[in-house]
Amino acid sequence: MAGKPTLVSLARELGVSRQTISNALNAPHRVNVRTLERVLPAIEESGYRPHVAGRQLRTRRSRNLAMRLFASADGINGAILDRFLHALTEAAQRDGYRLTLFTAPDDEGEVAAIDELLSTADIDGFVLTSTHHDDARTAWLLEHDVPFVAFGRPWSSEDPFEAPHPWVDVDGGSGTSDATVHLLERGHRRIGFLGWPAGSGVGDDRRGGWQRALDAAGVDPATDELSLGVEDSVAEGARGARDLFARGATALVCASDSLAIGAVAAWRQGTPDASAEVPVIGFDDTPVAAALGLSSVRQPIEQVAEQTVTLLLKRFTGGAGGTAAPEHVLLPASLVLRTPDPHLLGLPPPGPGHPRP
Amino acid sequence: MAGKPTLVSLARELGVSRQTISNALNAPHRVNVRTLERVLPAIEESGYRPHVAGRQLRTRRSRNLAMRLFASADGINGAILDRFLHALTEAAQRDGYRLTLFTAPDDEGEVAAIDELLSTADIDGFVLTSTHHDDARTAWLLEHDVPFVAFGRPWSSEDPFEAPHPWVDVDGGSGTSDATVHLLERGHRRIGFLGWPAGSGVGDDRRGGWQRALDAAGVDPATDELSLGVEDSVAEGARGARDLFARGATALVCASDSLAIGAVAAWRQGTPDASAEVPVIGFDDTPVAAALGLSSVRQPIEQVAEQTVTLLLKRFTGGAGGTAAPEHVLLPASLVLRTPDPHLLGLPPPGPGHPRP
DNA sequence: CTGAAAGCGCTAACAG
DNA sequence: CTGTTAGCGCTTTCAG
Repeated sequence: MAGKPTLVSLARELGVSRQTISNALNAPHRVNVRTLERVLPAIEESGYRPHVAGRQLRTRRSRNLAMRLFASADGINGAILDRFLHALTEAAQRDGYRLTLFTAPDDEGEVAAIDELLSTADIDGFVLTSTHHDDARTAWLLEHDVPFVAFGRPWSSEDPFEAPHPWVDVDGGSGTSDATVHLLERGHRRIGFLGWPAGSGVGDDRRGGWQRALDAAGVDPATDELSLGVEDSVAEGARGARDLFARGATALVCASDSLAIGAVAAWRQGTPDASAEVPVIGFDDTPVAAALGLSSVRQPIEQVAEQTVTLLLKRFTGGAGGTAAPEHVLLPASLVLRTPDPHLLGLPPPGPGHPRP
Repeated sequence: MAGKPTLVSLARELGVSRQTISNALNAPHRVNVRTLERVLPAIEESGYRPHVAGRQLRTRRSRNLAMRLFASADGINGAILDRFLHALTEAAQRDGYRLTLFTAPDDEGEVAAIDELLSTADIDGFVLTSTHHDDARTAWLLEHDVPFVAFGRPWSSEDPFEAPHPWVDVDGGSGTSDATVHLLERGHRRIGFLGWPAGSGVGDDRRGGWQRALDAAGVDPATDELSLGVEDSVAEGARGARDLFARGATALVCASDSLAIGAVAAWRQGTPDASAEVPVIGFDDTPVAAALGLSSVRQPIEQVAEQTVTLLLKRFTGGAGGTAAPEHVLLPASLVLRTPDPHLLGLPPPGPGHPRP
């Protein structure tokens, strides 16, 4: 019990070769069952744990995944990366992997960081987030045959399901479609979409769902008139929503909770009836939405994280050169309906009044 | 240029011993200046990067820090850990360290995880977050002589500045004190405090600041009457605030933005005048507060992260057995004043009205 | 100030 | 099925 047991010390103690111990742990099928039965409990009891550096030096694998941590942007929508990170850490840990974080100022910096991590730290695989059109990162990673899984489709691909690398994503379009259908069922016909400027894969996807739902219902989306792309902020959301309401929209589907919060404010401004249903649906189901009672489309982030790790591990075992076909997972979003407390985001009925200073 | 250069291959190429290269990188002062001038650029150019596993195996140090990632709680206040994580990763990276994440169900699990990381992965130091009364983690870490820095004071210590381990924290009490002084200057006299149940170090600290400011101004805090502890949620905040307003409070200092958002709603309920100043101040300056125009106390999280890394590195170099006195850093919080857009969190002037479906 | 030798803990390859 | 041998890349120790 003196100090950390190591392979040799343990082997000596048990009267077997160090190799047998290594095998018992890494390739049990190669060891005599009787030996195994004797050795495994002893290993357990001794508290022996293989040292990663030795293993890594030999195998060139670190049992480490890595991911770039983006600055949490506006933080409202950034909250989703928080959930992802936690779920990812947990999923990796379950499979005996650890998660290493790094930062980079831009995609180029990310590639440089990955390059360094690969050659110095034997990181086994990378998780890419915030994929976008013409993403230079995926090209580099593919070219260098680096195992990775993207959270986000390759937006520039003709057919993402034919993409040469594995990815996991959430079907945002189905989410906005569900949201639109819900508003249709509530009797709305002039339903607007408040999103971001065209060109972002994620944003266009979400707008597409809205449009499809209206088309399917035989309602003219009036795409040019009732859809607007603005910067992702509460203030811009309010401004844009006022615009859309002025054009006759009676309800709005939004590409983010930030926009939706602004939209609710704009709507309240024109509809001071506190008991009226709020015809605005956000996206991401951030904590803010929950706090304010805003309906929102929820991404199954925990599942995304699990699938990401699963695909990554599959890549490790499934042939060195990526011979196995890459897998692509598109998960459905779900609509979370809420009834806002009228006092939280809007106009309350005149009350007794509070004392003033 | 074939494959990754290694110490030997590089040394052969440059006609020096591998040792000279190692020295040039790790102990430049031990190498002849002329040799250095010749060798360093060549190293640079070759793209050689020392491999961590080899170094780690030899030195028993991994240049890795680790931190437990908590589930992001309610996510509103959890947003602050997001900022911390990013800043920490960046600070560590600047000093050549990487950050490894892990999860644990509770403090006991965290200790077990740390124990394993220490013996298998040579993690050089740990960051503890969410410290609380009678924190068993610090005791264990001290006992095992593990380098760590806590984000958060040891709340059970008589005098935290005499604590046997380094910590970095934010002076929340000074923040709530500033907030209270601000409200006093606006003419309020019956200023309430809406916080959490007594017993949490952080919460009690924030309440203390409020009380001190009122004492200093010669105003009776009416502690029992105008201070309330509730669960940290928007709904509970609204309920608690209604209670405090009913007891005659004209303004509120809150222990979190969640509570403050609820409080604003409650206040609007009794004061439908949109032009009235909102006499509620939150804590943490979360993205939600910014989005809604809520005044809030801001923690200098980026500085906390930097100091945390600094103290940790100091611990590595400053004598093995912790001979140097541990350092304690208390950073001031700052008050962020905002004028809320009345349409965002409250009652707008009756407008033209929007079309209905 | 520079070079040679040794070995950290582990597993892949091969011989018994 | 088991044991021996070798070596991953690095730094520390010790001799020149």
